[in-house]
Formats: sequence, C-alpha cells, structure tokens
Amino acid sequence: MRWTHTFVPTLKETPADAEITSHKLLLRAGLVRKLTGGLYTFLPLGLRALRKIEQIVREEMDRAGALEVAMPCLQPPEIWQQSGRYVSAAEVLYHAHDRAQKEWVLGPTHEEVITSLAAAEINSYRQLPKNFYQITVKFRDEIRPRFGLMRAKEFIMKDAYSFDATDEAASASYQKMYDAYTRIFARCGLKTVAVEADTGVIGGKFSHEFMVPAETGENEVVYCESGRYAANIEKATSQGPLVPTPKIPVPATPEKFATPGVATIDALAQPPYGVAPHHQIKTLIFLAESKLVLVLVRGDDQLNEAKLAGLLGTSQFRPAEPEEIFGALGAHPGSLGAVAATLAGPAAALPVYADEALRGAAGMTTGANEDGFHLRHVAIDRDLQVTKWADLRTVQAGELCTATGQPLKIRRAIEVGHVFKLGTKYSEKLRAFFLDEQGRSQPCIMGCYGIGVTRTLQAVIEQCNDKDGILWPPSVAPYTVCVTPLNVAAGSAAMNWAERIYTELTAAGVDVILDDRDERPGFKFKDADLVGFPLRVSIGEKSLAKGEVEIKPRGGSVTPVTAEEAVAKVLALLDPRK
RNA sequence: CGGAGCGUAGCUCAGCUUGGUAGAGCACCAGCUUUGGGAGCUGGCUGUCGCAGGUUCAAAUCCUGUCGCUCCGACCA
Repeated sequence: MRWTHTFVPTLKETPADAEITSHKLLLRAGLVRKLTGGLYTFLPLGLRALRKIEQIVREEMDRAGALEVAMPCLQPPEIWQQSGRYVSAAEVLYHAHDRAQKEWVLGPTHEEVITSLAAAEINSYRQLPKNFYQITVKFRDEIRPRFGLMRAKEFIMKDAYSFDATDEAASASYQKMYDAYTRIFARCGLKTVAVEADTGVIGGKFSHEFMVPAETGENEVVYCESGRYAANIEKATSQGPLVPTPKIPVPATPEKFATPGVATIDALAQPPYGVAPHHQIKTLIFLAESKLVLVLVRGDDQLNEAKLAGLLGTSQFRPAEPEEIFGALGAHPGSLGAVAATLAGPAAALPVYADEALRGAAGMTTGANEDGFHLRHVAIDRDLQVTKWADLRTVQAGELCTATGQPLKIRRAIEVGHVFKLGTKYSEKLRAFFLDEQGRSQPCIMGCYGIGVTRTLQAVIEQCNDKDGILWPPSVAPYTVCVTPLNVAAGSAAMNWAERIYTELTAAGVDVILDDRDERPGFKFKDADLVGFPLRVSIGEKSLAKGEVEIKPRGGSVTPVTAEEAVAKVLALLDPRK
C-alpha cells in the first residue's frame, strides 16, 4: 500500500475528548474517528489491525474445534422474555420497532439465539459436543460509554457457546477455551492474567476473566505475587481483615446511648464516642425483588455487591430509599441496626445476612433503630438473629492469601476476555434438550466465552506505546514494514530502491506500506513512529552513496544494511516473531 | 440518573469577567527557499461562536431553555 493512496489522518495534537493514552493514540494515529459518543468509524489502518486480531481469534477458535457461525443482531424480544433476561438485562437492551410497530431488540449477546438454535437442531447426545462462535457487532446501552473503544455502545465481540452432554465434557470444553484464550492473547502480543471471576447469579466456580493489567482499567484484580491466586475483586477472598473482630466480654444486655447527629461510621469513630470502625456493625438495607433485606458488614469493610447478588440469587436489587427504610425500621440511615430487640413487628421477620468477618463478634456498636441512638456491648450471637452467614465483604490490599498466606495486592486491569461455564440456565429455559444414551431428556450443559475484539485492539495500544506513539506487536500491526524513501522524485535512486524493496517484500507476503509522500524526512519519521509500524526501512541519498539503507525497529536503533540485502534482513527480522 | 466542566476555523485553543466589525498557532492553498526527526518567509482560504428563545440600539459575551461531548459518581447509611 502507498501512503498517498490510503487514508491515514494523523494528528500532531491530542484531540480534546480523549483521556487515556490508547484513546489518544487511536485518534492521533488515524485508526478511528468518533461518530458520536460510544460509536466509532474504523479507518483503513485501524480496520487492518482489527482484522488481524479477528484472524488470530478465528484461527485459535478453529484450532480448538469451535465452529464459526453468524447470528442475527436483530432479535425477537420473545426469546429474551423466555430466558428472563428481557427483565434482568433490560438496562442494556436497545429496542427497535418495525413499520408494523412490532418490537425488536438489538443483540447485546447471543445466548438466546444460539440456545434457540440448539433447541431446534440438537436432539441427541450423538450430536454433542458442539461449540459455535461468531465475531460480530454487539449493541449495549452502556450507562456511560468511555475511553474510546473500551466501553462503547456498539463493539465487536467474539462470542462462543459450547453445548455438552455431561458435566465432565462441559469442563473439558471450558478448558479448551481457556487454553485457546491464553494462546490468542499471547499471539496478540498482550500480557494477560487469567483471574477467577464472579459467576453472578448463576453461581459455580467456573469463570475466568482474562485481564490486561493497566492503570486505566475499569476492573480491580486481587492477586498474590506467588502467582497462585488471582481474582476479580468482585469474587476475591482472603483470610479476612487484618485487624481481628473484637470478641470481648460484654455486660448482660446492650446499652443504648445517645448519638445526636451521628449518621456515619466515621462520625461514630470520632470523639466523644471513639468507637473504632472495626468495632461497629454497618447495617445496609436493600430492596431485593421488592422485599427488604438487612445486610451486615463490619464498619471498616465494604459490602461487595457481586457477592450479595450471588447470595440473593438475583441482581435485581438496590439500596432501599430512606423513606422505605424509615417505614420498616422506624429510623433513618445512620441509626440502623439488626439487634433483634430493636426490630419491632414485621421488621423482626426481615432476613438478616451477615458477613463472615462478624462471626462471634462481641462488644460491637450498631444503630438502635431510633434516630440519634446507638447500642454498644452488642454480641452478635446473643443479640442478633442472623438468617445466613456469607462472605460479603470486599477484600482489601494487604490481607493474606488463603492459598499462600502472603499479602494480597490489588491492581487495575482491562477485561478483554471471559470464559464462563453456564450450566443449564439457558438450555432449560429455552428448551435445548437432547436424549442421552439411556433415552432420557436432558438439558445441554452450556458454556459461553467472550472476547472483546475492539477492546483488545485498544488494550494492545494501551500496553504497547511510548512517548512517540504506538509500538505494534508485529502480529497485529496494520502494516509490518514502512518503507520510507527520503526523496520521492520519480527516478531518484532512493525512490527506485524503495519501489524495489516494497515490491519484493510485498511479493514475500509482508504487509508493507510505502511512504511515498513528498514530505520532509522528520515529518515522515514522526508519523511512522506515531502509527507504530514494527519496522521502518529508510532510504536516503546519504546512505545510498555507501550502497546502504537503514532498518529501524520501532523503539530500537538504526542498523545500516546494504540495499541489496535489505529485503533478506527484513524477512529475517520478522520471521522469528511471526 | 446525580454532580462538575466544556461546546468559537479541519485540529489545539484565546476572546466572555466589563456587550460594540471574529482571533492566534497548527493544518489547508499558491509561490520562493529548504530537505536525515513534525522547516522558514510571503501571500491566501477557512466560521450558523452547538441550537432555540429572551434582554438590549447592539450578544460569542448577559439570562432561560435545550442538545452534544468529557470527567467523576451512581450501596458505603
């Protein structure tokens, strides 16, 4: 490709609406342009890089035995109603109407479609296992699109769905995808970490996210430096808080004391009260499927909503409004507690879920369910009726790893892939049953496996850049080699050599771009660095006088080679990396 | 959805407080010079000041509304 023929609108200055490095570089290197918030046009070079990632994904999915299909983006709402996600995923669903006013939804994912296919076509265990995948556009009504392609309303995803007859087979399918993902991201030049992920309301242990460590990531990963434990913070556990929960002798009954104006853990920790946060019980009230529940964590702990969702078996819950709370408990947030003696009437019947860190706690302080009053000398086992104990707290950095006993660390990361053993949730609801060897009807055991392809592209840039621009891994670079003649006059020695090297490299199957613009050398070098081609071959009159051209790896130093051997040298440099 | 900020040339931004002919740099076009890391000089082109309404003799500037974009938050009682 000739630079003057393609379209590479590079920007010297940073666009005002880009915040993170990869987003700036996507725009500056002329890879994408924004249409509007969360919607981007891929320009020729951006599309080439995207296609290379797609092809890597395709090759590895095929290698793992998955079958490529293409499913509709426009989907009937009925299948979403059948799966229950018409309600549970309502926030992300885009709706459309046809001229007859029939409603459609734009697919944010394709479990419903693929399961409908399986329901119709898979009847026998003899047809299993099967794994279908596609690389296609997804639509999600994101609450806040941001960071360019990182979180967009429309994005390209590879999604795969496995169907198995037995649990063991499903686990094998899962492992195949896990291994394929490891290969895919490695081939893309990305350093990723597979972490245990929240399985949400479906439950189970089989879910991993593939994370790219990055300060700009939207996820937090808890990990042990031994490498033996890594988990999304939504899922992560530890040996518990570093400061032990008090279990101290208490008087026969809790004591009510006045705390006028005190409505926060922090305020109660201040003089004159001086109740350390870890001596307090934080009482949170949620409305889950229109029923109130009390959730207790230690005062210095953060409730982990993902864990609560798992416990409740639904993600359909929200913090109760102050009026709702007052109506039920007779007090406002800040004065709430779960001490049985303070829960009158119907409130006494509300479920109380308590975090494990509170187990056996004695000598705690909590709200008295009377505005402006708290109770101290509270002993959990004596004074509260806990419906269920569960791990509900968010791990904090420094707590000890359950596997190794070493301190855990936390860092941010970008989620680029997710593998998930679904079980039979969708196959049961959408009737994807098969007959097993004994002639019994069984739901297919499913797995789903996603890769954010456009996000992966941006993650590569986020991870591979320097002050001058992108440093593409050769496997995903839009062009692998940039041939830069410093004099583009037709018939000049530089241009003649450039044309020859360009032609020969192209013939050898290398993706080459010839920077045939009549621009000053510095200008062309800056652009080549910005776009980030892995290798640049510069051809100028000075070097040619010695019969030489220059090969420069992006981010590396210049190596003079004779013009005659330039092509062979480039091929040799590329080969071990390919 | 809540909060904050920003919408002026293709891009980055100034001008707005204190109303009075629309600005700079870069980019673009022409010419000359230059030519190994985003050149110099000369000349030129470029605007619905987001949109709508209002106040005013007069609005980019003040007021109201609205749309868009960016960031933060959206359980932490």
